[in-house]
Amino acid sequence: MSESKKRYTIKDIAEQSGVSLSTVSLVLNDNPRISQATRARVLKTIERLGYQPNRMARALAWRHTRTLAVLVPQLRHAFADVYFGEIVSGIYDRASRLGYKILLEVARNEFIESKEYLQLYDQKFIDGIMFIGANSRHRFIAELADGTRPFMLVNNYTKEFDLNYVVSNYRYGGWQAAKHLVRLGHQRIGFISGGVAEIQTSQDILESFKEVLDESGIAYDPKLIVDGWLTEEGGMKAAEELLRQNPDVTAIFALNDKMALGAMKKMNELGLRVPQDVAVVGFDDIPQASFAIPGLTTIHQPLYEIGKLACERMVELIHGKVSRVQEVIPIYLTVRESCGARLKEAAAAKTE
Amino acid sequence: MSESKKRYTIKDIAEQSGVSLSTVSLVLNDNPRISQATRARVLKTIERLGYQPNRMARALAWRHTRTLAVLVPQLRHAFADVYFGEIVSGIYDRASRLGYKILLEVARNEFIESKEYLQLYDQKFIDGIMFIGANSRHRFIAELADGTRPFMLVNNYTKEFDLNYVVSNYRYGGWQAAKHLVRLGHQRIGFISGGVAEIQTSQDILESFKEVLDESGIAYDPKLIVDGWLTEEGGMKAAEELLRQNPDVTAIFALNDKMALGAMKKMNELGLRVPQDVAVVGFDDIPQASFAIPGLTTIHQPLYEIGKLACERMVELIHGKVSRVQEVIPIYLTVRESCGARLKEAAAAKTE
DNA sequence: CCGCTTTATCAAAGCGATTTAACTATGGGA
DNA sequence: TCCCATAGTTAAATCGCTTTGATAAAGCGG
Repeated sequence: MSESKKRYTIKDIAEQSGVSLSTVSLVLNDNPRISQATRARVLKTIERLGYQPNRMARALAWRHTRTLAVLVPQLRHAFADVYFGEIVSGIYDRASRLGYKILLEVARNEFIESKEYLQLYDQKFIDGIMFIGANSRHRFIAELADGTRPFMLVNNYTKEFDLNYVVSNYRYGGWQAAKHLVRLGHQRIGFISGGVAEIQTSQDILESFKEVLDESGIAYDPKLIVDGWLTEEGGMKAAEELLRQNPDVTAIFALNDKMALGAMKKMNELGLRVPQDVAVVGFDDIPQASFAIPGLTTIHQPLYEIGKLACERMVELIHGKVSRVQEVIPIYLTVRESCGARLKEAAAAKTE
Repeated sequence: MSESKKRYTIKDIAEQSGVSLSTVSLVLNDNPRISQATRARVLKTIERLGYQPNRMARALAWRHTRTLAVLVPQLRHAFADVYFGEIVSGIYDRASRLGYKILLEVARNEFIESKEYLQLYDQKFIDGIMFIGANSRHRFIAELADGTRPFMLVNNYTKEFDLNYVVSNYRYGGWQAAKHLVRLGHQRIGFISGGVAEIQTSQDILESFKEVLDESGIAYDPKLIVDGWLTEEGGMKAAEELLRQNPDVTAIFALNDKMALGAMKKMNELGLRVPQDVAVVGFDDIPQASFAIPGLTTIHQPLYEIGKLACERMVELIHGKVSRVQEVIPIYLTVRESCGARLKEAAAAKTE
């Protein structure tokens, strides 16, 4: 065990440099009132002793911490989810570039009941919270709507409260996905929904689906909407029910990739071929989407980028450079094999 | 915008309760020297005013922060990986139970070069670091081996330095997987490796594989070992090469599930059936393993539990309750369909 | 009623920084 | 030569809480 080297304080630096304590502090904070000469001298002893300012002391004096909390809902194991993972990666990268640290938090009951979401601010532990995956059951966010405490919804929004957010254009995404199926000639399209009751963005996708039906003159049939609980297993069950009750279905639009993948698995079991018998389109473009057999046609969400952007805005919010952020990011369809569009193209090419 | 309520300090509480500042602090810290009566009185005004002690001020006085850093290597998008996700979930849950906060860090070049891993301690920003996914190229961990700063490897270890760790028994896991294939009668077993040069636990699996061959009297054939880079795509390529060069291979042991799944995908493409033509066994038991078709037989790693345990030990380390932690967790085979063991059982049952 | 414990409370000195008002040279203009 | 503005540095107050040694009050046996 090495001798535990003494930790230096600003006082040591002051003494060793032959200046006052405050001078050192001013150097540390790049204050222009310090001459280049003393500045250099102080910097040198800082370097020599390997001095590191105590972050807690600074935070205390500054009254902010340069730390952001990233809040995720309590799913089975929240952090294990690629969706969150991508966004968090984006947030992290931008945050560290800006000199911010990331604190992890999960919106468990305990977190909500003990009002941790306020405590974190009030204990001066963080400068802001970024909430990924909020839904309408998270009533507590109402308490963060007054703008007193920097708060933001990431890839999500709500019509109920006036909150800050950065979100994909789910409506446009949903519209593209549905339109893609309709263009390929599908008329009986099953829709695997999930979280529609509590997630605004889920609602948006469903609505855009209906919109496409409407503008295409296809009758909306509630029997074709089945809930898949946003999970793979749910997607399997939903597909089974959908196909059993409506054998005439030729395409399925799942509100997220997990369910789409589940549906594909079920069809495989049932001996149905994708896309020949049933076309499938998903939403999110998670890594497995491209890896599936056949590759899943889906709406690509630039989650990493969204995380970065949201973080950038959050810091601006904290610094008071902006007072509101409500940004909508465009997203686009990624065509793979699960809808047969490529097959058609190939066929078309052949007949030419 | 609501009126920004004044933040109370310990001084306000003292005045409002008619006691001294120190008394309030003693109450806050459950010091038995305070009588029940005053204690109750102080607690009441704390409650009434909704007072929250400033965490930075406490950290400054305490000289520790009750914050743990979780460090992950720089993969493409580190947090998007289920492997890390599960472990982080475990760490988070245990940490918050123990009153600790989790800070996220990525071992990027910048992080290493600027010696952030030391700064975090020296700036008194965290009490300890838990490193998930270290490998032998992370030379900097040598600087954390002196025990001066609480540090721990999670589900990983190294023979080079004397570090703290909590790790699965990879050798035993690998042994079981290989043994399973041999018991099912396989003699020509392909091994898809990955990270063997830099990851100790990868080496362990490979070695245990060789050990099984050895004790089973099967000749070790280097041609049957192919690198799959630990990724799905790599697994596909490895499987292709393996099967092309060695058509007599009847089973594949992949060092992780991602590669096993990739191999299965490739075999599907090649028209080979799993398990009838080639049996496959993986390692890790990621969610997709059970979801694959056929279900992947694999070694189950209780990642969430490992995270919890590691966190628990880390806190003990910080409190000086232990001075070294080097724990090895047993792990077991989970039999699904990819090796055909169930088929055999069923067949055996029929002939009875 | 007197010393002696025991118990409860408080004053004061930190923890390690920031920040502002005040002070000291220095140099230029009148 | 005197005055004043300017630049550079510092003293002192602050941030909000912990902790220890001192003090006061209360309890107790004789």
